[in-house]
Amino acid sequence: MMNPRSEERYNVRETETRWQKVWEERNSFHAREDDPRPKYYVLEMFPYPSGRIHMGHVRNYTLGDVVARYKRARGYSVLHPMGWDAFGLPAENAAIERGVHPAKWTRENIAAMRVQLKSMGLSYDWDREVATCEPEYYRHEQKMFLDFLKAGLVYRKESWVNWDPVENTVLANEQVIDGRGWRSGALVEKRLLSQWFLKITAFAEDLLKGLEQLDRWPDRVRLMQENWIGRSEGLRLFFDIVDRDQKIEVYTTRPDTLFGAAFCAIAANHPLAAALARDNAELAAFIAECNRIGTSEAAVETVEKKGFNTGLKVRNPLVEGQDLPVYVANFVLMDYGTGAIFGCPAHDQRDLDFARKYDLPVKPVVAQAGVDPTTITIGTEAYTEDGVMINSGFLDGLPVAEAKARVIDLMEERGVGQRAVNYRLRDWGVSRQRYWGCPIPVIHCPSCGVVPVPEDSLPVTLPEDVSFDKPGNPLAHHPTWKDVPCPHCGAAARRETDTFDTFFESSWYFARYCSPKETSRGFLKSDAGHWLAVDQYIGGIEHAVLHLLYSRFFTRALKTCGYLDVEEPFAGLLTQGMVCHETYKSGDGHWLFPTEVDRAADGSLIETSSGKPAVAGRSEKMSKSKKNVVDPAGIIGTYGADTARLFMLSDSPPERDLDWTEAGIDGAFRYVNRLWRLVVAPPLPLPACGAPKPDSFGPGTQKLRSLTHKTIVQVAEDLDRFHFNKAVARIRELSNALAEVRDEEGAAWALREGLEALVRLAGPMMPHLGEELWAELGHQALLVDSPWPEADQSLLVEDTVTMAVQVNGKLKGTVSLAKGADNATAEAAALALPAVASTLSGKAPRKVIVVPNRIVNVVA
RNA sequence: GGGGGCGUGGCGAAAUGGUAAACGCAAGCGACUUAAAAUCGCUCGUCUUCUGACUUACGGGUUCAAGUCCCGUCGCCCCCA
Repeated sequence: MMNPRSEERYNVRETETRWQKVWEERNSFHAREDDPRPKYYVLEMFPYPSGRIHMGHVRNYTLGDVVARYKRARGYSVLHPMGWDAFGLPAENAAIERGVHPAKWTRENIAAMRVQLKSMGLSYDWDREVATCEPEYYRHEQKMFLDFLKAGLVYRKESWVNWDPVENTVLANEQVIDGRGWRSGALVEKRLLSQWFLKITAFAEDLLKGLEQLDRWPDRVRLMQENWIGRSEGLRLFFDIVDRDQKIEVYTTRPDTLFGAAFCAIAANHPLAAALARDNAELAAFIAECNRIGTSEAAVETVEKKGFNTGLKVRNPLVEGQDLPVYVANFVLMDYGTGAIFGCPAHDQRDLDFARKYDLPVKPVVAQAGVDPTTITIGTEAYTEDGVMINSGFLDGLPVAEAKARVIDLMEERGVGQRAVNYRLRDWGVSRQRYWGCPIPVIHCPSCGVVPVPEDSLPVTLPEDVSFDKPGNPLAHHPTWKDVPCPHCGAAARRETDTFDTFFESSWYFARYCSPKETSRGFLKSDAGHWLAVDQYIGGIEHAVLHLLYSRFFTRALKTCGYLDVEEPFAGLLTQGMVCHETYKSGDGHWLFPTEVDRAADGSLIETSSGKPAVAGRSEKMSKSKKNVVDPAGIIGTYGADTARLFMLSDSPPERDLDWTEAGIDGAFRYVNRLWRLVVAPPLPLPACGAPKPDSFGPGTQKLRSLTHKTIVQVAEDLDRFHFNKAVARIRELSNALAEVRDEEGAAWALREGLEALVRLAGPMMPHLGEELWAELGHQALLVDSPWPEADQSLLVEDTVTMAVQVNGKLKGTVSLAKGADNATAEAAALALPAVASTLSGKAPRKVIVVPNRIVNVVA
């Protein structure tokens, strides 16, 4: 019999907007602090308001939304907020290029993106929306900064920066490409500038230790942070300068190699180098040359290693009578350790390269155990492995680790050195010579120095009337903004014109969401106490170090200042992979959008506009420059949000890269429609909603019910572990089985039972379709207000099991046995298999291994 | 250069040391249709004498049993340089 509705089509657009309206009207996703249920805070990294969402956002927010809706169904009081990381350079670029004010540009972008996000049907509590560029937000971080200042967590320091002489601004390391400004193309210089720093190094040890507790973070992110912090143990020691009453302090992690030392090297910015350069023009020129290299470690590392012999000598504190030459070297960094090193060429590649270049002695002092020291020669490769000491007097024969300890002890005894822990981590420079950022709330007074802006004068707001027609910082150009009286003495003073690094705003926004409307402070301690830590944070791996480390630091700093009681902001972290797409190029080599390419009848690619052949390149991260982008708005418009969401979840695990394909989205769309038809036009007429359960079921129906209940359990397990692709597979399996239902005793009831479970399991992934079908099944309550289905435990247990039978580990067949059958029964059944008997060819098995309910392995 | 990860059908992928390839995509055949789309059914790792044999980058090892653990080689990716 033909179901009368089987010819109908699912109206995606109408359905999705209708349910979005219902959720909004009912305020379905409003989070409340007085909700007695256990809290669950799920957060996706907030976007920069570029104006349009991209597929990376779609993936990120889909993952978060599934978690939020699933946890809601599991009975949690869920906080799921969204906002805007709204300060940053693109707004200023827009101002320069198009003459639109950054504030206007940003606010318009936010409005446009909010509409796009809402079309995805995301379960956000929009009442908690924040935009970091608004004074209502950034005023609080000005207060935090002043509190950090009081707590001694902020200081001002002259620091070397990458300076773009055309743009008149500081560049971040990643904005320096091949030694040139990324936008101006000008050669970048190093400049000494007064900058504000946050003392993240004060928490270096704690940030490192804290990683151990973050057991719901990916290992690789923890490892990356560990490497970034870069803790090392070593020795700080003094080298006396010959014929001068001066010493050089050196930090080393290899005190064991002192007997092999060949030289000392100091950084170009070392005070001693500067002093020597005063009456040495050649050295001054060399230092200037060093300063032209960028400030990043990578830049320093790739440059050719060069040194300048100062003519000074230092005494080796361990080797009586040995003097070492002192170089100024371009590879020694002033802000790592003490800005001075000693070089042992035999056991450090960089030192070896340097020694070969300047013809310095190379003496091996470590060798593999058991190797005759006299046979060792060092060529062009340093020996950096572990070993035992040689050519090192009293250290000879000791393993490296022991030698290190002995030397450190000795230096401490003699008072010329001490054991020291060093970190690669640098303090966080937060000053930016930019307009579109949070003003740093201090005033520079000629007589009082740096004076904090009094708290009752906060916020320091950005002036609206600025011009972007000349290079440099518009705040510094502004005719009047910076002129203020000193809060102390009343004399004419000047505002700080630098603004904060935009990582400042994103370091505490997760706390702001807890009290988004609070005006007296950034957030209430009680609200933060209720919601924090974030139970599940979801975002891109590209933030593995900076944003996540800054937030961890900021949380500790806020705790120090009494703002909150947690140390770790994010208890769980999921880092999603990139969304990739094939790339296309035209015959003459320029990139083509996927929409500009067609497939010809023979399957080859052609450029739609010209009909000329095009070539496909490998799949890469979607990027505007390679044009391999697909606009989510178009996809949602044609296929609907549920289809886009399903595709994001179904093919790849979340942490892996996902390939966007036309076929993939088509497949997801087909399933959305299939599921709709399965409920709207079911294969059997359904009993009424809430109809009583029949007393007995036919055998096929028993199996179907069993599958339904197993799927409930499995999908929950999969979602708990973020195995969304597996959850989708289970759901599809169940719908396949339900579509094949046979009419027999209790079948129609079991079909309804299965469909109701199916709709509820699919709800977090395809929420609009879920609501529609839930209503279609006759339910009055919304699906978002309905609990996760409960599995009937009695239907989960199997009474028979299929056991694999192997001979010598090779599969020969299977046997079906009662669950829990004893080993002797299983063995007998296995040996009775013809395939087993023939493989044994009459001989008795040497051994039989039985794993109950799983496998029998016969060893022949 | 250092650290980490990965390598399974034509493709995306599943698989607490215990029946490799679940689920899907693509492809092929068929049904329905005037036709196409949609939909539905069947086939779908390789070889094969149709009974099996082989198969998780490559080479070794541990184990009754290895995609999974260990060692080496090759290739790709990421992070730090």
